[in-house]
Amino acid sequence: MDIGKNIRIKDIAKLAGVSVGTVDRVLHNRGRVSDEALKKVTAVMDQIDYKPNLIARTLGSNKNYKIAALIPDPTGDPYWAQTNLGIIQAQAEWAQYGVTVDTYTFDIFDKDAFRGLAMEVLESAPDGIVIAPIFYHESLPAFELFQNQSIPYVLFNTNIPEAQPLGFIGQNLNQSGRVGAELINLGQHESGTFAVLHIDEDVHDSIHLLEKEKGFREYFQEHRKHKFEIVDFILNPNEPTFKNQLIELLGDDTLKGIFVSTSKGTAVAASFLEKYGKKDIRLIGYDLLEENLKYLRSGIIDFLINQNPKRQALLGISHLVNHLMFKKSAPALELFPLEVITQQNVDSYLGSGIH
Amino acid sequence: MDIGKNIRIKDIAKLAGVSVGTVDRVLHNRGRVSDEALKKVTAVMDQIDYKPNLIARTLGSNKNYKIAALIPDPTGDPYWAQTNLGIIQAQAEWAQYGVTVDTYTFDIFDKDAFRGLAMEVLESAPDGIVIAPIFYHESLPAFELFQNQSIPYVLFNTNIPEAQPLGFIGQNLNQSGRVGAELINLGQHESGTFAVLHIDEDVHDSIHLLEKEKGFREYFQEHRKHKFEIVDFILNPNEPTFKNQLIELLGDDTLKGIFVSTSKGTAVAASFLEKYGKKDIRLIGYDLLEENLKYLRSGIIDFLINQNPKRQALLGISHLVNHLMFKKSAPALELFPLEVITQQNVDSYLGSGIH
DNA sequence: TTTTAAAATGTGTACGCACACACTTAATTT
DNA sequence: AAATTAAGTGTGTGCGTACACATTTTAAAA
Repeated sequence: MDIGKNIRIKDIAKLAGVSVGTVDRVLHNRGRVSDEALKKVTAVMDQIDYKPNLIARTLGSNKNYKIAALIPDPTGDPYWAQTNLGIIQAQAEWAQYGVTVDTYTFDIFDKDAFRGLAMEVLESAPDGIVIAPIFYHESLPAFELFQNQSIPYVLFNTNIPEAQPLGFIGQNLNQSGRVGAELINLGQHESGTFAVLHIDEDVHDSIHLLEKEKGFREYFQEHRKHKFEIVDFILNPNEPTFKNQLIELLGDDTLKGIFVSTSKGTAVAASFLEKYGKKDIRLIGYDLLEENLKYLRSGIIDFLINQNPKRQALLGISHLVNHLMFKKSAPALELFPLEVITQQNVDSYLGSGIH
Repeated sequence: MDIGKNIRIKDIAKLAGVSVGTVDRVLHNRGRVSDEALKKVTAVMDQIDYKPNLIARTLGSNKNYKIAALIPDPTGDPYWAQTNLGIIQAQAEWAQYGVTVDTYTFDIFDKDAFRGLAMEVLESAPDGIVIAPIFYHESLPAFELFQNQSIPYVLFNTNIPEAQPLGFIGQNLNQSGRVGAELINLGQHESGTFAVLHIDEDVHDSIHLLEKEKGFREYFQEHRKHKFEIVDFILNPNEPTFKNQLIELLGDDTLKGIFVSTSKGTAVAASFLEKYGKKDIRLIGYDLLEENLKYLRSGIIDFLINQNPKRQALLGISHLVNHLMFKKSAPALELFPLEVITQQNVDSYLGSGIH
């Protein structure tokens, strides 16, 4: 290692016997360079390990980047509100580097409006896009548009591998279901029933949720010590039948545990368990929403798996900025750890700024 | 919010009717400034929200910072080896910003040598120090020396509040013990015995370890559903009696679970459980060491609490750099989340780069 | 009042890179 | 051979800050 001074473009120029301008042209292959000069510069480049000073680079190319964030409307939705917080934090963090983040929100019940919004985003000509593509079919044409304009885009929350994004930030849903199964199974010595509940106002992302159930079931296939029956329900809390369906489920005396695949649904299930005094039924759900924290602390919810929506958004934007500003490539797939939250460790998560 | 250009020192100078030099002197209170000029500048400062461009600042003051890292010898010790990895990563990350990190290691059995090492560090005149102060008494005079030289120092792993460091990075040990208790207690419906094992080649940090036990016991005092007896042992694996003590413990048929307070001890306890076929005894320990992972995957270890030594070191150095280079102040107390690792979520932790 | 020192303030350069522009040299065209 | 165009190359400036140094103003001493 060369102790001391870092190598600068100036140094390369001197070593190669050309001017800094020529080195610059070679490094960024812009403009025209003679074969001779190219050879001389590349020869030097091969021998030394040039690491451009990113600090100086960003200062030199005094560019302002505009990033568009597409997320479901966070109003009245605690999950997407957390996502929104991540965007706001990213905004604050990168503002001084000339990065602006414009948030575009869409109604999760209005697929058609999504299309229009994608167009609107495109018209604003952003340098990069972060998007939570909860509509599978409607997202694909949007990605095509982005690609045609060669605007880099990062996905988070929901992965769509066909989308060929710059990167995806989220979790392994199958494995997430397995963690749920593991936690529900722990210390259960008698046979009984486990319920998987997909409680959602919308059934769009049921594919997304069913992946969790798949992992959940796979775990029990691989670890069948006792006989467990697994039942599953896709429930819409706005349907009139919803309440009765849940009450009927709770009436089953063999019910040992409930795994809820959605964050908002977790609190709903918890409220029923509380109301009907079924505190012994193990409840596992998702995310550190205000409501969920309440039930976790009172012991109704036993475990929460943290999807960290805030950090997903934050990191999505960071990936984009690193790509645009620093030309740094981030991993194409950033899978967050499946954080297990309990009554005793929840405060350590809430207290730590980063997590 | 002022959309568009950020406010520069130049702008402040113009608004205040003085030169940039004067503004600079006011901002960093260096040199002499007339009361009149001071008033004019502060008046402007009060009205606008000046955020210095950190990029330009670091470029302008082209300083090279030298950081010293003091840790126990990582050779043959997987826990401190992880710490060392964090230091190496920090080194790589900050190298291009002119930061060098020199690592000083000490023998955990040789307290006297520690003193000499502290002097050696001081002689190298570093700009900042990160230190894992596992020797309580021997560390205090070292801190005094650092303070006299006004070299900022950051503690990690072990907190010594009296040390008045720039910051501490680690975990809440009491709460950590509580998490252990919670996990060991989960789904235990019969009364029995829980054992707390402090397995360490050295008993220096027993105070440190006993804090975990304190939290562990407190949990059961607050949640006494069943009658549990809690026994505890401070064991040195190098002592000839060690093996028999453990075997005797495992002979107790009422033993429901074991909580090991050290990372290396976790694997040791696991090896005994495996050897004597006591797979049903719940085992909870610390950290993602290679050995521990093996036993976690085979089901001997049920839970690991991740202390994240690598990240502790990494963040310690980052705090220091932010303080020195960017004049950014970090929280005085950065408590990491108490991450619960299971068979099913362990890969999601290992895979993710940050954690 | 002039001289000298001290206090206060302004100016200029460097940091490393990006990029615009001016310049030189070579290749064509008239 | 001169004029035009293109290819290749070098120089210079800006980004926002830090800091050294030059300059002006003010106060104290001669």
